[in-house]
Amino acid sequence: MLNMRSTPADDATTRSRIRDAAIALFGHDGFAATSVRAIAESAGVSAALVIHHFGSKEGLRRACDEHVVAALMARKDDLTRDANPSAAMQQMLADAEAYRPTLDYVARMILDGSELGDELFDALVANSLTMLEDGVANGMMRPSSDPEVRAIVVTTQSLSTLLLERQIGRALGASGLTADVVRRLTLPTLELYTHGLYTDDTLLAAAAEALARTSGPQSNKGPGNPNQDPDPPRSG
Amino acid sequence: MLNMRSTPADDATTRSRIRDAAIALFGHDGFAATSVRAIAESAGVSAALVIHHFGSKEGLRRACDEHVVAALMARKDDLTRDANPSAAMQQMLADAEAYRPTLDYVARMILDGSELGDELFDALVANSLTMLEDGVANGMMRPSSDPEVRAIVVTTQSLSTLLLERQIGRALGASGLTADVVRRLTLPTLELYTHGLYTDDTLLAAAAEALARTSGPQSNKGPGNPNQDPDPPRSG
DNA sequence: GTCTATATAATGATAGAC
DNA sequence: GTCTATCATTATATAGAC
Repeated sequence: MLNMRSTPADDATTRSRIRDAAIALFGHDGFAATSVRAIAESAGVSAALVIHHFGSKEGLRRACDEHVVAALMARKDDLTRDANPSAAMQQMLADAEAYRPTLDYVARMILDGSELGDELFDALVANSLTMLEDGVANGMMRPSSDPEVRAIVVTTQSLSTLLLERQIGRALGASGLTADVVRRLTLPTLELYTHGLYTDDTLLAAAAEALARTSGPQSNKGPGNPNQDPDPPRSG
Repeated sequence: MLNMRSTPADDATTRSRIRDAAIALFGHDGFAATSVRAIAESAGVSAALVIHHFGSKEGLRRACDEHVVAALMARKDDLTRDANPSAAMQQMLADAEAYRPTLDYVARMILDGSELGDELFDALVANSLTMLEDGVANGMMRPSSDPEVRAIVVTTQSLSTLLLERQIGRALGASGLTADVVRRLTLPTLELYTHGLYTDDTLLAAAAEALARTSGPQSNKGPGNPNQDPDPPRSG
């Protein structure tokens, strides 16, 4: 209680201004392509001050990693209140205008695969798995032959919108992931997640049989059993 | 005909050895994080020779871009012979062991958004669109309320496996995208593309209605019409 | 805390011998 | 074509004044 300024969420200080400038530049251009000088200039300070506050460029990166993860965790409850990934994704991306620097940095973290980036990905997968299990339990979602792997696939596909925001926006004639772009993505994405892409089970059955032939008898590790189909066509 | 060695697919030369080393290092570590010296060492030549052959580091990057795109186009027919994205993706990723450097480089190209990377992404989307249209025509695939955007979404989701190969492999306890990892991904992915994730149309209908309210009257550009649902539940 | 000045290393690129 | 030696620039990081 002696020093009120020592709270972790300390903002508006020079230190946090440098950190935020670094998050924006690292997220936009990548770690290696961003110089300490560029960060200093963007924050309106000298390069030496950047090093003074964070020890090294690598130390600055760690501080950025931790701050971004903490910011995400603070919003985590908001983001996962809905029981479906598209809505959560949409909510994230609808605010993209404001959260762009953070989201860009998150994308780089997960792609680069730093230790915290790996932990973040695992947390997202675990989060998806819980969400999917809840959905299955309350009848909103279909079961899967391999829930763990499905959680990975759903997480990966959700992240793809974030990772490829530049390309998606450009392909739709916009600059990045604007609100309009998110709106256009909504229906086709939900259609895919509601009715799928294929009209019948031909391909699925063929793949299941092929997999059963090659790896069926010698039983792989893990709970998944590809021999049966716990994901039958809808009864409606 | 005077010089037989001037063919574009000239291989095993020192120049191509440098180029291949650059593709591997750029793809693995990124352009900014890779030094000309590191490339030279990997190719077993001097740094000066790298510059001599390609003019500059940026010139080397252009040569890598062009070579990778050309290599992809040469394989394009093989990759798109099947009328479905999962099989094409699988075929690509099944050979990942051999094509890893190229695929890693492609991922960086698309993410970085160089001119050729943009063109490549557009080509993949156009390719997906044709594939989807064929699938709809022959009854294998369901129609969409917005075919163009669906092609973007499907392309994006297919690329996500490539972009996040490191995380996916790690999450499955493997090192990268091994054949075993691809095998485990197959069924859950096909299940998603066959039956979808949701058991009924509640969310889809709600989203369609919400979109119709906000942007329905003033009719956006493009052929998509979100007011009707051309993707009804299966008749079976 | 913040700066200027500087040390030190690495980078992309050039010159010129062979 | 390929090398060694070197230049000019930029990078991260330090020293020390204020």
